[in-house]
Amino acid sequence: MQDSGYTIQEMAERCGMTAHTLRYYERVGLIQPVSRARNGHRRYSEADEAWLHFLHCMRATNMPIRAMQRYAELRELGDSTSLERRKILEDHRAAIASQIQELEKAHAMLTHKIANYKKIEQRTRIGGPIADEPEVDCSLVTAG
Amino acid sequence: MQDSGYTIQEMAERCGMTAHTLRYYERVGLIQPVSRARNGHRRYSEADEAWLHFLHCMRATNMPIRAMQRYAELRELGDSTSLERRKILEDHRAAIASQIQELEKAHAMLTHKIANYKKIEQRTRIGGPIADEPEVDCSLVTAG
DNA sequence: GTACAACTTTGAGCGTGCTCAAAGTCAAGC
DNA sequence: GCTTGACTTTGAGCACGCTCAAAGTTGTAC
Repeated sequence: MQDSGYTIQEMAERCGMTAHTLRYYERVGLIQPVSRARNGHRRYSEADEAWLHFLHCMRATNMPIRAMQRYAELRELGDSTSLERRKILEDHRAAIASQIQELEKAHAMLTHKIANYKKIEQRTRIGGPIADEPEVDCSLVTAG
Repeated sequence: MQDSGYTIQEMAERCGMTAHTLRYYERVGLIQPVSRARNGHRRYSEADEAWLHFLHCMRATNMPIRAMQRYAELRELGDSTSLERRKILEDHRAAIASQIQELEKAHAMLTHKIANYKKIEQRTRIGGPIADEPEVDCSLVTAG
């Protein structure tokens, strides 16, 4: 057979998704109907792979399926939709930036809190607090 | 009345959650049964607030409810659980770090892709590609 | 005393994003 | 010819984290 291209399993592995998810994405229009081998099995092209990688990257950063659907739709409509597509990407980039901010705040807080736990464990091992070391006590850090 | 403390609505606003969520968290054991006014309404303390803020922060960074439940449980058990609690926090901090990584990768990719869109839009306005400017073409960037 | 608002409870329902079950087709190997 | 295994389809089911509906109580304002 010619029937060239990746099988659904191969593509699933390459993109870090399951075959289930690939079929689901096709079903909801995130990817155009994939070409078929003569036996009816899907065969994915390199172009499909690039697009699926992109989708995966967007999902991994919490873009809703809805937004991805809209983007995919515009992409099918061609060059005239470029501005709207760019806006979607810019919005998502902004969303990512604010996620990063939130995560970094939490990361810093946890670092403090973990240090505080270590201090407590130290104290417990030695027996009782050390006079000259002030308690770490910034709200969240000591909330549990 | 004495019945001092924050009402559920007040606490919801302070913590950026809904009253629904506060009741839900209590129901699933993320917070110990909250004290009540004489009319049976919940009254939240400052300590509750600190703890709820902490929970909110963990949720906002995608800690599963399960993990939060485990942490809350250990917290109730007292100092002897300090090591396990710290481990939970360290694991979550690691999870946060890897989320940040993923997000930053996507952010950079989007920045490239957006720049590419701008270039295309430019070209479209002027009419045709400019000879001396190489196409940006790094897989994901041009995948749609 | 009656309207109204803010709470209470229990249990059900929902949106998202998969994930799987069932039944069937097809091609290769023994 | 029959088994095996990878695929196919459709529609249902699931895990998570809320979110809401219904029915009831309480306290304040008029």
